[in-house]
Amino acid sequence: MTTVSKVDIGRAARWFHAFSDETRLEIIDRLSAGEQCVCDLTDALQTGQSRLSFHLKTLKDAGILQDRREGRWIYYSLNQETIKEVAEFVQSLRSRGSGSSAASRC
Amino acid sequence: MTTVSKVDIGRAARWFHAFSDETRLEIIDRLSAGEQCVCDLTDALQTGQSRLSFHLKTLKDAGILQDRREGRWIYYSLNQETIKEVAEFVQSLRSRGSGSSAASRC
DNA sequence: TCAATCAATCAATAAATCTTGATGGTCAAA
DNA sequence: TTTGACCATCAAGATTTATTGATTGATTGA
Repeated sequence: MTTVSKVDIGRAARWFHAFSDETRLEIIDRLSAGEQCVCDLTDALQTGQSRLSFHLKTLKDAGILQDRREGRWIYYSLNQETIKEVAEFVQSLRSRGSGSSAASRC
Repeated sequence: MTTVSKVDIGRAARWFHAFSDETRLEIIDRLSAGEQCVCDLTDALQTGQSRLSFHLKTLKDAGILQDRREGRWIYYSLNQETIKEVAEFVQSLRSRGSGSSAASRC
């Protein structure tokens, strides 16, 4: 069985789309040190609030982030379960026949 | 030091953008079993030649694939060096402070 | 050389994504 | 209950990305 067929391909594409933007990678980087509220991230990334909210939603919809409310604030953090799946997906592409392949049919 | 600052953020974004499309994930999946020529992939993916060529270029430009010519055919394969870097990048996001974080400033 | 095959590139269009500013909703302190 | 803080959502426009069909370049065999 191939790597991709084990994981829903559309789901994987959404993971990677979530990772494909520099602003979102910065968010992920910040959150890899622990959860933060939106206002912290707004300060840290020096960006507009609606723009940040857009990227947080993108990450959350892809399952990369989770959030929780605490009073007035909403805290975001990495969803380690998904990060684990992404890591396993990429890892599974390694150390397979990188040499010659099946016979060409052309 | 954070994960992202160790890797050029724009480079990482390009990796993940390359991974963010279903057609490209299918290509990657095929190539994870070994190199193939474009015509094999065209057959396998049931797609137009220029469309496939576009996606192969996207993957190659991101460093995910490499190619070599052999006579009339061009063979593509995964660039294991890059795959390794991607795997390490994602892996480095795991098992870090996913609990409480720095004090909020809001 | 000529013709055919394989594959990249180009141009035009279509579609998806991102940014910005405005608006709305929830919560807590006054 | 009013006000302000925090954040999501919406609408409009700008930018990027993807698709399609046509063209071009390279290579091989006749």
